[in-house]
Amino acid sequence: MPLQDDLDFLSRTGLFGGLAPDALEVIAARATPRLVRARQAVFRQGGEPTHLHLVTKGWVKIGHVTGSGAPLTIRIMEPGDVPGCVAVFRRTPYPATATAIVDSRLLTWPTTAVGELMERYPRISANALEMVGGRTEEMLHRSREFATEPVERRIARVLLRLVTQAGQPVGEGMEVSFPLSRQDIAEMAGTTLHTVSRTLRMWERSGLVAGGRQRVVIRNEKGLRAVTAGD
Amino acid sequence: MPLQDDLDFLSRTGLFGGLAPDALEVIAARATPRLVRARQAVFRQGGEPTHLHLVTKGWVKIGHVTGSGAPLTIRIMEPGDVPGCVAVFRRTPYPATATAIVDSRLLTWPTTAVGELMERYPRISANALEMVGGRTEEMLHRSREFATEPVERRIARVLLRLVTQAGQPVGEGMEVSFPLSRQDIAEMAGTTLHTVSRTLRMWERSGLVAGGRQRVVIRNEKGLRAVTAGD
DNA sequence: CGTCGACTTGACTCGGCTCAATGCGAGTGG
DNA sequence: CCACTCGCATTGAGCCGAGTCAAGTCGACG
Repeated sequence: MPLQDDLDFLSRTGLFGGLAPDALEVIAARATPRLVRARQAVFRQGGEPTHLHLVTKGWVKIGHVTGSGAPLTIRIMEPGDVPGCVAVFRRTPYPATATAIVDSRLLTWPTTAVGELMERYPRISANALEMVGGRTEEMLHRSREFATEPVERRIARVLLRLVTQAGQPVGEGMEVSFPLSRQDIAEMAGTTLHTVSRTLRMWERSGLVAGGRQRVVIRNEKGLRAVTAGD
Repeated sequence: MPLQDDLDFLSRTGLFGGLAPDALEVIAARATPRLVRARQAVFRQGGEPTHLHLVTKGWVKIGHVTGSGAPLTIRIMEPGDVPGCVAVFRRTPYPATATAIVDSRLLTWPTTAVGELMERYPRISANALEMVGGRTEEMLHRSREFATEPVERRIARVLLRLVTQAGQPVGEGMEVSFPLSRQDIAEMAGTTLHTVSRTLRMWERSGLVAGGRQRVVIRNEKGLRAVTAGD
């Protein structure tokens, strides 16, 4: 018997939003909870999508590695997000690896069940299309950034995205609420940890950010936005 | 009364594949043909998606311009493709401008009709999800290329994509079958026409490609593939 | 025959990567 | 509680890929 809180949570996700309470109950009844420890994989690039995953607690990093080694972090998934959903809908191998950043909780549905639910509740299909479409536009903007913007601006964008998505107020600014190394930032911005370190130090001196070991605090969001726009 | 040829064409597209003949007739009956001259826009970035467009003949370039000016060509659409479909499904402004490369023919459906058709024939929804999902993965790979690969390799990829999509045999190689300037290639590879020119000349000397004014012939596809793999 | 747009090429510059050394904080085991 | 170790971070030196600037050349078309 699913709890009311769980149903409320589902109804606020992009995938199951707008569904009737009885539909949510059917959906919740078929879900299996799963706990993933920090730094453990939820699924791996190239693997077959046997289950749909919904993050309910924690943070999950989506990372892609190329044949030639260079890793790239595509995005961070937060509660309500559905990592790997495109692969599940299309029944193609996962294009990336999902790793829990901190101990995280997920709900999972077998791929077959997802197909059935989508047929039974067309609203899920519509939501899925909306969601995947959003993902497409996001990736389009990301490509454009990589293709045309200098490193500094890309780093600023990464920080702003992170703080918007996972910022919590602290002292005199907003802190990214999960451990985040220079290397992590580099993989999101498509650069090296050296360049990230140099850039962050520079910004630290000018009061834009503060930091520490696996910590980043944005002290002047407006200033960072100015960097994004091109000084 | 739609012609049988038209219905056959529709049934071979990604969006309307797998639909019953009577469904295709209904769909075809609601379409309006449209002719777009070379270098004219099909739709513009930022515009509201009033119609769904399906290319039936010709080639359509999807290009995105950023606030800071740098243009980026996302892809070339061929007959059967549905430029701007993501925007139409989500009813959000077009994220890019579509321009006919040569005189082209399209079929168009009002956005409202698309919604009705999708409700009436759920297979269209499923196809749309499949299609948009494919677009997402494509953009993901594109980002990765821009983020991690050197220019030379990106140019090679652009040429290989183009010749696979629109190559026709000619003399001793495959030629891209529409006019394609160095500038166009640069916008697809995220670089400048100077670098493209230099690179192509180098490859011309080593027999990989041949070219001319707005023409590119791939003479040694295997050699180009070696470039994409990293020499 | 002049003009214009596409292409080629050289010279120079510089952002950002590589290589290499060092600093620093947090666990861990004795 | 201290010494050791290990992973993260900082910083300098040097280099190179690729962009910018600046002339040209070539071919098409009016």
